[in-house]
Amino acid sequence: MRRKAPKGRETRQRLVTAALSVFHAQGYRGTGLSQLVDASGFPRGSLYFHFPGGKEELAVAAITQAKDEIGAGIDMAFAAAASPAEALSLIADAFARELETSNYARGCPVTTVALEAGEDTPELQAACAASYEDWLARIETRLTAAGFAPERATRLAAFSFSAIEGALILARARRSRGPLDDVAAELSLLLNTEKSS
Amino acid sequence: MRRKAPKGRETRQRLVTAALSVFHAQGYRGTGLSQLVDASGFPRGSLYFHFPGGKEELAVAAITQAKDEIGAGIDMAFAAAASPAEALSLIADAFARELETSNYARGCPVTTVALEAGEDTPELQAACAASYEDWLARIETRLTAAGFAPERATRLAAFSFSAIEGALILARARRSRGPLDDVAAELSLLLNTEKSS
DNA sequence: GAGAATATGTAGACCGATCATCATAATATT
DNA sequence: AATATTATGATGATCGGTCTACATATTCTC
Repeated sequence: MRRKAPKGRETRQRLVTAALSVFHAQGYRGTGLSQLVDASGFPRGSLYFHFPGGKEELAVAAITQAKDEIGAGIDMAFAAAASPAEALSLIADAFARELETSNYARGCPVTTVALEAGEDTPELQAACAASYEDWLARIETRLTAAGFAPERATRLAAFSFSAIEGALILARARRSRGPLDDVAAELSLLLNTEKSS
Repeated sequence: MRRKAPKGRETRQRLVTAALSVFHAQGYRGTGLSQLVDASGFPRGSLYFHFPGGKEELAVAAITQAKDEIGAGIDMAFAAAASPAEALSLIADAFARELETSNYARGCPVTTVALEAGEDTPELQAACAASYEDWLARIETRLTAAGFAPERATRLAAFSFSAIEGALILARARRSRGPLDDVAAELSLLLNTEKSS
């Protein structure tokens, strides 16, 4: 039995996954350490063994995981869609579904935390910023591949992403996926007309 | 001396103004009661006299004030601008300026609080939603007045506002007003071409 | 494979901060 | 003078994140 996989890795992973889930729904400051360890099933001290930096370090790991998961989702959307416009609609739809199934509690996991991260949590702030950059870079790459000029792709990526993120906030407040659908429709209109010109 | 103005009103008002300022920069959960009373200059008990509901009731009052202030700003922007596109640019610019002068700490005061408001603070959630509705209604009215069809105005208002809110988040994370300027430019392009068609 | 060294898991005590409450005092109003 | 309004800050119960001390498991060295 050459168990090459250290048991600690799995513990750490569960800690991160559970933390992401709770942070996603309740935010950073809204979540206590007790909730984090309860959600993971591990005792209090295990958290400080794997994350000596405490709550913030755990949050950074959770945000990084969210970055990877959503980043993969973006790639999948563009791979599955016939056009950039359709891909953005798929992305908006994915967010809308999570919003609905969570009774409008779960918006963008990164944004929820990003707005709470101030000067007292610089690493958390950096992790959130890194997520946005990662996602924007992915969208930009795909837009370029679809034929948009480089500078145009950069701006369109930021514009599209901003619109979806803003719609996510509005949709949560309104308890309706409407804003997300509307934004997806508008973006489709914009991208398709521009491409054909 | 028929002092008809009760002294309590002023105290209450100062409490609200100070609270809005602190909530704007630090969020709801990130702000302690001590900071709120320190910022107002009044002692602890005064807060609970004027706001028996405690922190949440004070936050509701603060968000409502933010709604009125920004709502007035929206009206002013549309009144001062020659076109809806220009008005939206003015609004985005106002947000961008506050972001810059606060070292990227102050985004949209309502959004900062809205994402932290969960099921445990339903009245705060409602106050935030009411703010968004108020702003959207103002934008929609102006778009209709500018010649857009009613249904079109509703969707364009939500789309424009979503884009600006999303850009605000991105701008804060990036510590750059770039996203806001880009969104304003894209929206101008969109609104102007559509109107002339 | 035996024993040492390290890695990981577990439990709880700590101090500080939090929000909310209260009894009391000061001031306005009638 | 009598009553209602407003101001005040000490107080308590609770919960927050961090840390230390100990138990167990895993890996390394010989």
